[in-house]
Amino acid sequence: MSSSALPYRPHNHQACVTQALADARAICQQHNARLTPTRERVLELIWQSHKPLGAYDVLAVLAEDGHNAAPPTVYRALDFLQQYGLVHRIASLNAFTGCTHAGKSHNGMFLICRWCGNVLELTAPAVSSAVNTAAAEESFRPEDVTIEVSGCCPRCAADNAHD
Amino acid sequence: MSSSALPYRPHNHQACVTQALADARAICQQHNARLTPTRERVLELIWQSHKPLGAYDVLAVLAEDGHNAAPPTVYRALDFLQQYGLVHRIASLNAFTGCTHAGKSHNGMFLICRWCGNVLELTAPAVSSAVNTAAAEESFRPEDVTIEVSGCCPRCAADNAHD
DNA sequence: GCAAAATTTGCAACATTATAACATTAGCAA
DNA sequence: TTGCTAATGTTATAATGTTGCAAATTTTGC
Repeated sequence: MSSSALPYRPHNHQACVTQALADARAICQQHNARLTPTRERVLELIWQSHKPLGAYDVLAVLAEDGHNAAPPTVYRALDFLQQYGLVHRIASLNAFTGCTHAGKSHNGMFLICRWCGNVLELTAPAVSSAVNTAAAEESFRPEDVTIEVSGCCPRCAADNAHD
Repeated sequence: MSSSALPYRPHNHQACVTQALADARAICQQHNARLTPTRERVLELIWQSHKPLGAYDVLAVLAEDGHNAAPPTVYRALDFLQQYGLVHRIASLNAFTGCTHAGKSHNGMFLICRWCGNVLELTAPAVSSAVNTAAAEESFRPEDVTIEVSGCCPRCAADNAHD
């Protein structure tokens, strides 16, 4: 499942990855959590991909690395990374993406392009507060909020205009 | 995966099921869609359960019925029911629940109790419009919006208070 | 330092969820 | 009838995720 589509905006993506890894190391240190080589490598792989990566995609790359890993290795690493807010699981895709707001309190909302597969994570306070209000009206206490919007991104809308 | 927890409010649930089936027949007729026995039975099973039902749960009950069904039978029925807005798939649970707003345009939002497993579907216009605004700011055209809130329902909050 | 305890990883098997591909049957219209 | 389309049956397999236990590694208490 490798791909070629560009991310939303052209940029030096390796810099993103490097920064994300540096942030991750800092966050883990703050929490006395161990960002072991496997965990760090999984995080790196997820960040290197512009699209959410499935657990078995990660597994395949680890295999190319020469790392003879089994599914639990990947799922455990992903659980760890999720726990510290370093990656998010996109439920509607069964896939994982790097958290672009790691460290900050993040009420993520994901815009998922049906065409190119790119995902944009937003922090949308207005959405969060509307969700909380709606939940409160039912006396429901939210613990985890999943907001995933599937649709068409601007780039693909432009590309498809002349269909 | 049978269970015993009550729904949010006590009520004659069989009446809900009957009504849902009647609505479904009407909706399908309007669309010249065929609510075949299998499809109707799947819808009924989903409505009878107070909690979202997995495809294989449905399959198991069909087997009890004496219907020698295979997974594609169930998935096809579920696809059909989703297509006409009669059931929703809860991505975070890999399960299906009856749509309580079938027929109307529905921007569903789901409150999923971690403790009892019950799900409440809400129509929350404020949430929808906040989501649409946030998407518009990114020039993103939403096609399908998934909002699933996992947390603690009022009943379970009361039950757990004395832990 | 060093042994005990806790965390992390390796590994094998297995469980669950979902789809592909193709044959067959049922409903319906000319 | 005949021919078309939609729906279902059937088999196999793909894709995703988990359990349980043993081995290795890291941390902790002394």
